[in-house]
Amino acid sequence: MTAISNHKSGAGNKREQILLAAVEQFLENDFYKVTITEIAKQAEVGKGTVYEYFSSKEDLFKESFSFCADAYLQSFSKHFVDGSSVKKTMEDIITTHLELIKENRSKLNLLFNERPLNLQELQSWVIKRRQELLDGITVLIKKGIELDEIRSDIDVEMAGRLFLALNCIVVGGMVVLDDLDIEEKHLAGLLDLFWNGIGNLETLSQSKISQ
Amino acid sequence: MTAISNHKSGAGNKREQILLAAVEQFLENDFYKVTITEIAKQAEVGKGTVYEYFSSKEDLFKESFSFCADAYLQSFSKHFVDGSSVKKTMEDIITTHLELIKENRSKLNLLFNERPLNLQELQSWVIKRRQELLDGITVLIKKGIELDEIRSDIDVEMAGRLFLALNCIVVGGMVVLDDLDIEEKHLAGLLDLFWNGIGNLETLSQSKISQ
Amino acid sequence: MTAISNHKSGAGNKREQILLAAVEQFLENDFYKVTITEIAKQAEVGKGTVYEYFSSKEDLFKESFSFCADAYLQSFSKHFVDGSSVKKTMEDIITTHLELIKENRSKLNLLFNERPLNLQELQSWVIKRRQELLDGITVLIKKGIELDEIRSDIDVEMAGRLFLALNCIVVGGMVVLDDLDIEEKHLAGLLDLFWNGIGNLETLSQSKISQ
Amino acid sequence: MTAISNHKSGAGNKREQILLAAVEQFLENDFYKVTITEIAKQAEVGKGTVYEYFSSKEDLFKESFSFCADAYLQSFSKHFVDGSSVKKTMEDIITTHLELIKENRSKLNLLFNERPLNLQELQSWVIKRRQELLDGITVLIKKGIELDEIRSDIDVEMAGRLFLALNCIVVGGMVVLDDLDIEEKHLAGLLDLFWNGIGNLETLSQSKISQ
DNA sequence: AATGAATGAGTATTCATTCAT
DNA sequence: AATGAATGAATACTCATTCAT
Repeated sequence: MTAISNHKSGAGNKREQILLAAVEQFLENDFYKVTITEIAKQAEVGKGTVYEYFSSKEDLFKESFSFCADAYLQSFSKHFVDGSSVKKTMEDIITTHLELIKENRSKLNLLFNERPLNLQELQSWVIKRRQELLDGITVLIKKGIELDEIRSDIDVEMAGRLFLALNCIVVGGMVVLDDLDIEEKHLAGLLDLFWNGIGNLETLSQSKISQ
Repeated sequence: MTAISNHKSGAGNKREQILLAAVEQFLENDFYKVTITEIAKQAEVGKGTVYEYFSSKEDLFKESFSFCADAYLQSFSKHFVDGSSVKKTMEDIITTHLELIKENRSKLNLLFNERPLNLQELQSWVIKRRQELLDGITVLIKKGIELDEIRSDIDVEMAGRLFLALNCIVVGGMVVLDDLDIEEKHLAGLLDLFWNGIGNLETLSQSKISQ
Repeated sequence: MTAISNHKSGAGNKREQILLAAVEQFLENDFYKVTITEIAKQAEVGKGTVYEYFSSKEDLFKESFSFCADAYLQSFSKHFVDGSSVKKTMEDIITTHLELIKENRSKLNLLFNERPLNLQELQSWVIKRRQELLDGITVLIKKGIELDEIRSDIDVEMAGRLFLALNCIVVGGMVVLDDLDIEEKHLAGLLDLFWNGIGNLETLSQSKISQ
Repeated sequence: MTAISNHKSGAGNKREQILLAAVEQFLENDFYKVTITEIAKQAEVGKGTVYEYFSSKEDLFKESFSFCADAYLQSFSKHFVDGSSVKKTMEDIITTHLELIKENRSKLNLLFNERPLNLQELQSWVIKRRQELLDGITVLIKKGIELDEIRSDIDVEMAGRLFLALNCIVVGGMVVLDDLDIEEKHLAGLLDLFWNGIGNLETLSQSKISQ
């Protein structure tokens, strides 16, 4: 490897170093608490170097978010492959969630819980990326309906959102509270609720009628 | 009204002006983006006046949060009264939610979506207040179980969280996305999902077995 | 006493209350640390009332300083009366100093150690008042010379200053350090030094020649 | 000088510019009156640059104080060298004082006259540094006693303080007043007083007896 | 005369970003 | 390409002073 290509791969390295450092920071603290100086220090590069690869702090945030979103969507998509049931797929997704969290403190937190900063354009950009997640879920649910696994009379949009909310609950127990150390048994319970609802089966028929 | 009481209510007015301005600001922007200067300007008082009534920005945030929490819990508690079914109560709660949102741009957003700031004490304070919400729901769910409206084999904690997540979805459609203009029909769909689950009744028995 | 005269004497009281509170505050903290709010609170009057009697914080400082200076000069002048020796007078002055300090935490600290604030006019005013102290001492020293108690070949101005410096040393041990708990034995030693000098008597003649 | 060393000295320059500006400011005004903005302006650097080199205003004050203290102690220590008499040494010290003052508006003022701010830690820090000065003097006086130049029955601590007070008097004539333009003849007079005391030789013996 | 609610000028400090080397 | 010294805009908070009552 020549000095130049070495240099280039070094450059590639730098970008990655910075991005990984940024991701780590944005996962711990919110946008305003994170400083470029700290990211540079952790990435072991100069402060100016950060701007060599990212045009602004906002840009760096976006890229960090994307990095997490891609990682998530990827692990998400692998559950689509075979002919397994939709319920199983959802179970897998949510389980993978929990595993991701436990493994590497979860890149997911950023995806779901960072309040869309209203830095103008940044906000809508975050929402757009999140919509991608929702779209993926919607496809899955529609497939479930086709396969008769899922009731055909549901509000697909809402079901998708509810599923994402499920994941939010898993991710650090946030949404409303914080830090719930979600255990496996809770996971199963949550999915059961999502799948079967909260209602008592015996009184179900009446309920449906009353609606 | 006498001059004195007039004076008093005038003083109360300033405090209220500031608080309402703060609530409005904190609903739009996150903690760091909100400035005392802007709050003062919107409240049409001097910057110093803000500190006459609130000891710090954090304090003002807390009070804003409490203001919303109280408003919410109040409208929430009124649904507990009579002997109506739990399902109906939940329906009412979620409907009230939507109404609150539509009426006054929702004080609720703050309650559910402000990411607990990592300002040490403030963070745990927010979480504590949120726990109050969850406790209220848990009580409701337990009552539902007693009345045989709700299945007795569910994870109560998770069910409570899921219900709050439901509300989050309603509140501005946030949680994951943003700004969904939730309509009434969506509401009914969401509650239906919560109550009856997503699963197809016909395949339900098998699912339960497979679990 | 009528209600009116009562009111008037009440007003006089107010002024005094404020002044005494101010003196106490200025003795503890320096000019910038002292707040009108605190003075008003301690004087048990409204904030606005302070401005009824004193035109500004500077003015209040001046009056506080004057109050202390007058008290000091008065206790100082009482030592001039009889035909006692100048040395005895100085001893008395310095002893009185110490007593004043011990009694009421000394109004003297303010007189000697408050760095003349360079609030323009205030500065020169403080210096002027201090000059009065020096003038008093100078008179005393000249009297000592007349009475042959004090050498006639000394620099009177400097001797006066040195004597005031002595008192500074006593006042809280300040000047250079802080908080020396000056005891009586130190006092005697200090005066001895002032009166007899540091030089060894045996070598004194040579020293004088070498000069 | 290479580009690099040039750069380094350039960097050093900024720090020095700021420090010198700070010293100048702190000599004129007390801690609270001095503003970072003004220091930056005078040093011809940006406000942020000040914080590049000094962590806080307090830190900058400390460094300014230390700068003066070091300069003083250095010029002070050079008088200790040879076997010259203690009296001569003291004469030199006080003369050097005066020269320092005349030369560069005296960094000494800060050392002796800045009232120890009651900023908690800063206060005790200033006192500690001042104690160093006193210790130096005490050593000198003890040496004088050994050499029989100084009376062995004096209060060494007080003598040290008195000598420092002497210097205070010289430094801008402060202690009590301000701005005395001390001339050389005054200097000699002051030292004479310190060495020989104020007392009349003829009445000295009686005085000693009466004590 | 007495009050204290209201005010805004003033200040230390942080941090994203730039640019000369 | 890589750096980090330099910068200044931005912000929470304090407090002397005013003025309507």
